[in-house]
Amino acid sequence: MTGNLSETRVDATTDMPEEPTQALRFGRARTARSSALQEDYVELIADLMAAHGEARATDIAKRMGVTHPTALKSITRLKREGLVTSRPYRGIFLTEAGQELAQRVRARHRLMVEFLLALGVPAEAAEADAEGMEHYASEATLAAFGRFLGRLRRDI
Amino acid sequence: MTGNLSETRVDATTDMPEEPTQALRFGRARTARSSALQEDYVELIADLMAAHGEARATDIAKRMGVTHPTALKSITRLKREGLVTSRPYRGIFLTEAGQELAQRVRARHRLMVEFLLALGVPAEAAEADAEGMEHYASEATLAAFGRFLGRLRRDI
DNA sequence: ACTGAATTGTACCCTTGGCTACATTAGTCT
DNA sequence: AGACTAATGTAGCCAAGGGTACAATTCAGT
Repeated sequence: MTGNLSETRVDATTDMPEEPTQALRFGRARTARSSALQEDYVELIADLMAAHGEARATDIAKRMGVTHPTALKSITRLKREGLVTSRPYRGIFLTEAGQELAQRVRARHRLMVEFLLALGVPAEAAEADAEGMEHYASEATLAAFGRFLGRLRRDI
Repeated sequence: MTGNLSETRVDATTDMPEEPTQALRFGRARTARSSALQEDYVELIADLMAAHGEARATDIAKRMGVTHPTALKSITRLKREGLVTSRPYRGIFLTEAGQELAQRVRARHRLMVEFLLALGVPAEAAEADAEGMEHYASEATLAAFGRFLGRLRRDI
């Protein structure tokens, strides 16, 4: 109709073209999305290990709300990524890398939940939302959440 | 090793089994993840319409940071879901439902960004994080964000 | 030691969302 | 009008993450 305007359009406030930066943002979101599931698995495995001393495939599947073959496939991927080890018909174990990841993910999760609770979000919603949002919060955002909680505690 | 403890384990604070509720949370997160992309497309199409008067497949692809066949496939899915219409070699248009969704998504996005900025998150991080997190924030959380912004404005 | 149930593993299918390669149509310019 | 370019569409490939159905192994209880 009007021809290609996209090459010449600029952002009103910055005088910079908007496409590349937005494409980068979406790209990062895609990357985060693809690691989100792995982070959830690793966190869950760490939880099960802490609670039961072991992480079994069926329990993982139950907790994830997924059939066991699906869980097994995801675990296979975790093995390939070096986050987890397992021998046939034996439990699942986190590698060094897996434990480090689990620790970071759990800290992030706790911070996220605490932050939402502090804002007045009901507990169940806070847990549910954190489960999704935590994977997309950058260090900058997590730091801001931390500062907020710090201020709250200081000002009582 | 120690037999099946999963059926009997309970949450320390509530005395309720933890599996079902956690499975539900993960299920909801999965659902949100699957609609996230559609929401991004619809929002982007609305933006392009507002800026250029039309939404073309190539521009959508560029902005999403994706090749055009990928964008076309997603658009096909949007058509199937009744959010969008298009005729061969013509532009993409939002249906009623698509416009409504776009409006909700944009409002949510703006709220999210504004909230993060108010917390002191740098602009680029706020935009990037909002792109991911917005899809997982429940009404309760969005309401809490709104209250926070309201308090800020009132207390100057 | 055996049997039956539970757990784990495997095979195969589906959809989504990426990609490349190629075909077709529309738009523009001489 | 014709030719070139850009945009759109189509075909086919891949990996991830969901599922069912069935096979194999382990575990528990007699």
